Amino acid sequence: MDTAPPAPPSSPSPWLPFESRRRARDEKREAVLRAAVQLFLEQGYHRVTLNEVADRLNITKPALYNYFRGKDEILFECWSMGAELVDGVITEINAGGGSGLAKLRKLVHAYAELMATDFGASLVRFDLRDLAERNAGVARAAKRRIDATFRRYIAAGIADGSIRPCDPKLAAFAIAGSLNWIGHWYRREGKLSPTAIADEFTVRLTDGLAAEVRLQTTKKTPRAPQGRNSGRKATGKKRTGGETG
Amino acid sequence: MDTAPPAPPSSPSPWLPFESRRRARDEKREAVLRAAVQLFLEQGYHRVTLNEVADRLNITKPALYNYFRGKDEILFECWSMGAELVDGVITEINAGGGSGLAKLRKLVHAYAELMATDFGASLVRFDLRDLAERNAGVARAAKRRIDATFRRYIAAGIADGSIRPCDPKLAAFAIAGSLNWIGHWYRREGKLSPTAIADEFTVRLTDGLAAEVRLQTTKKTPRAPQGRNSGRKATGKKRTGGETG
Amino acid sequence: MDTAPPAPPSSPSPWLPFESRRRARDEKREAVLRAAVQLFLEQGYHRVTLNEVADRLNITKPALYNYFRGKDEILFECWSMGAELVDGVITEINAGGGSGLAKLRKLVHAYAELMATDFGASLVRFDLRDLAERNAGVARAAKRRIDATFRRYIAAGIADGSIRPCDPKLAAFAIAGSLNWIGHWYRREGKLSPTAIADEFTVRLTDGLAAEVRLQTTKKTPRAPQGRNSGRKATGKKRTGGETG
Amino acid sequence: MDTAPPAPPSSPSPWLPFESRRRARDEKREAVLRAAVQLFLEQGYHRVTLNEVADRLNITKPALYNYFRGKDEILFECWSMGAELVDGVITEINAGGGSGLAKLRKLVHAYAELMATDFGASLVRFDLRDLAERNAGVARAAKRRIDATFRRYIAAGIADGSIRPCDPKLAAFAIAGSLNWIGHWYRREGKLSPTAIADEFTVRLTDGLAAEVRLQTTKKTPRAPQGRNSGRKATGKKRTGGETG
DNA sequence: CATGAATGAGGGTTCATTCAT
DNA sequence: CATGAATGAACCCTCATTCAT
Repeated sequence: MDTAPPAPPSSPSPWLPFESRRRARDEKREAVLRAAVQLFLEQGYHRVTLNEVADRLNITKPALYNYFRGKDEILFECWSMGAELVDGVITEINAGGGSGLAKLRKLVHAYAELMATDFGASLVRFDLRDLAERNAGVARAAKRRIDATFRRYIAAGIADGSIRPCDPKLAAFAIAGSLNWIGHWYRREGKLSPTAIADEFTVRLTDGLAAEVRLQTTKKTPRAPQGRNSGRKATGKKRTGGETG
Repeated sequence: MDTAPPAPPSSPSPWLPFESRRRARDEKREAVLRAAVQLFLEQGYHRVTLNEVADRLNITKPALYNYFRGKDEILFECWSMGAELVDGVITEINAGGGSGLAKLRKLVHAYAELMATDFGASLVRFDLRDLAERNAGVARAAKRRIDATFRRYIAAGIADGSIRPCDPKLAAFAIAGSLNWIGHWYRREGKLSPTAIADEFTVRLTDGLAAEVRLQTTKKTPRAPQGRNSGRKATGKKRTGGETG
Repeated sequence: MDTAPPAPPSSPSPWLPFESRRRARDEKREAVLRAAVQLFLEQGYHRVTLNEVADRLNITKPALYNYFRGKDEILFECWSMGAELVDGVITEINAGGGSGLAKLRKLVHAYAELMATDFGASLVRFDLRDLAERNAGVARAAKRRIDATFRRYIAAGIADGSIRPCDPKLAAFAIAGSLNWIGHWYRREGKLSPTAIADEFTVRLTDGLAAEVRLQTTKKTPRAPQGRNSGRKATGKKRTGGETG
Repeated sequence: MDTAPPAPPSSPSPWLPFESRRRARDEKREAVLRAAVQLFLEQGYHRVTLNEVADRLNITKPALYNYFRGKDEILFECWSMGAELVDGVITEINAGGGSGLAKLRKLVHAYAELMATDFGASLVRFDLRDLAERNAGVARAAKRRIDATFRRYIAAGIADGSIRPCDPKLAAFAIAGSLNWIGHWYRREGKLSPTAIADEFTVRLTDGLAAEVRLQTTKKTPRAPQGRNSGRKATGKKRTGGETG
């Protein structure tokens, strides 16, 4: 990832300026993306002007063109940041072991947490039709990969007996729908922490699929079938910021 | 679709011209909405120009202003059509009887089917920030009502024992998320019929909540007590047109 | 040309509004072109803003888009007006008779006069690279046709003996060069009338090619070989507004 | 192309570094001009960005400002290079002897050849309105000088009897027009060599003016007195790359 | 009522130029 | 000197909306 070898601290290598320039550049690029993704989520892509993005960074509009080719490329890069996060998660899960169900649960948990971040929410709240055709294609491909991963874990779970037989496609749709929706209703100011949401959704979305044991009944209350999902705090009436639809 | 039945020619009531005028007007209004909602869904609100809407109706742009105050009002009326459909469903369910779980299942089924219609999808694919503040308020209130209904049915089910104890809010989020997402991935040209989707989602989304019996019949539970949809199975590889995210 | 048959004066035909609308539209279109071509010639295409064009017509910039698709289309239409003038001239000459030399002289004369008009000068002073590729192709083709006509007349003259043998291509280049240059140096405020220029250039550019008689010695001074091109006024030192280069 | 010959290593004159510095600087300046004039001719001044100029030289945009005050000054210097070439030609001709006609022929020949060079074409293909007013004035004056030279030679020819009486101004326009147009249609890749063009144009443009003998040798005048270019004939169908207009 | 025409507001983009390093 | 970054000024174009006919 980082190309430059660590400069010997004692030598004022002429490379350093380059490196630092490049780092500064990358940092600024990311700062633009952070500002942009926030505004895009807050107001919606079409209502955000590049002037607003620039203003928030205390620069001027054309300065943005030093880092991006245009507004839609900024949108794409925001989206990509989210996609990379998901890809990282998937790579890690694939590297680990476990049953299909176990992998699915890991994915659900991590994905739910991601949906509570700006770049994660980008994945589901940005309209791909706003992208240049070329980038839209890349994005569609990435979406397909993620979707395929959900289905693959489910299919693997069915194969290894950890998941009860079902249609992997529709099951993936149902699970991913719930998860994606988090990106629409989650508010940072709400009372539910991303982790709490992720914990709860992991149980709720995968329990119906599990072949044997239900997570919902935790070990602590092994025979309290109606025992309100003990341990996992009921959040009651606390505002989380959104509605279902 | 069905045009007004020809007025009985024997009653030259002076009211009729009025009536027929108004009806003609309403029909045109609806025609505008049908054209608009399609375009809005196809291309996204901001990419659709009023000229396109007018062209599809073989009228001219300013003519639209005879029926609507502006573009955002058209968007709102499209949205409202969807909201009315949901309200109708809810009213009907409320009028009927049944346990909390039964009501929830009815709602899920009907809502899923609605998500496969243009006006239904409007509910979840249009951005409320595109509305005038006044209309946005109305829409937000409607969304809250729908969300509250989901929660109420769940809470009622918990109270009457048909649903296992859980957090109604998060459960509603999970269910509504899956349902809303249908509005994003469903394609009319796909292989899955709206009813099939609704059936499957009714099972999948409520089964985990059911206190006693599971609708989902698998080989492990050969005796599906209520028999409904029993045996429903994987739909295989048929394209439905979308991905999870 | 005019499509509408003359309306019977006694009948207020419902067609008239249409016709008059269309006429008004065409008139405005042409007014735009006249204003634009002047500005383009005065200041150069890239220095002229659509606001200036609009201002000169007492309308606003976007109003121009009712008549043209964009700035470059206005440029193209100006150019086309000139091309049509030339085409008309050529058509007329072709319809008439005469030797190759006679036709060439007619063309030179008419072309020279055209170069003194705004639309005529457009032909040689606008940069085809400013056009959309599609229009540029059309323009290039038209240029080729005009060039071919020059060469054809010369070749015909050689064939019929009215023009002395020479390379039609280079001869055409030489003649057309002189003529085109008029479009660069001619100033309306100058002392030379377009007709005077055309007369003079007709003699000067074709006399060297003529096989037999030299026009330069007019009938009035049949044997005054060195007689200063009598009859055709020497313009002396009068300012014409430009230089050679 | 040819870089400065290495300074004789034996003379460590303190001036040399200076000299070589200055020479290096001048060479770079010229390199910029060569790159710029090509781009300006290829694409047109307004479509060329300084970045493109810099890229072609493998330097960066601001570096150009070490050599020129701005884009329009680069344009002016390109133009000036061409003007200096013409001035050189004129100076040389003036230094030599000969009749007015002889001088005119020399000028036509040299000017035609110049039109086939980049800097020569600059003279007629760049728009003086793109220059700063100060430079535009200089350029206009230079153009006037060149024009005046054409007229002076013609007038001298009339006076010394080598040229038949005519209006020097219009004759100059006609000749210069043909010559200038070369700068518009000449293509290096074409079949006609600059010298061939110059030869042909020298004959064609001055023959009509000559008092006595015609350079142009046709079958009718088998005895070409001065023999120069005699027999030169039609170049056939070879592409030269341009049209007349 | 419907239309053609016109408008005002605004956004994205480009680019020559400058400045600190 | 050369560079990367930043800027200011413009310009084209789009489109919802209005108005006279």
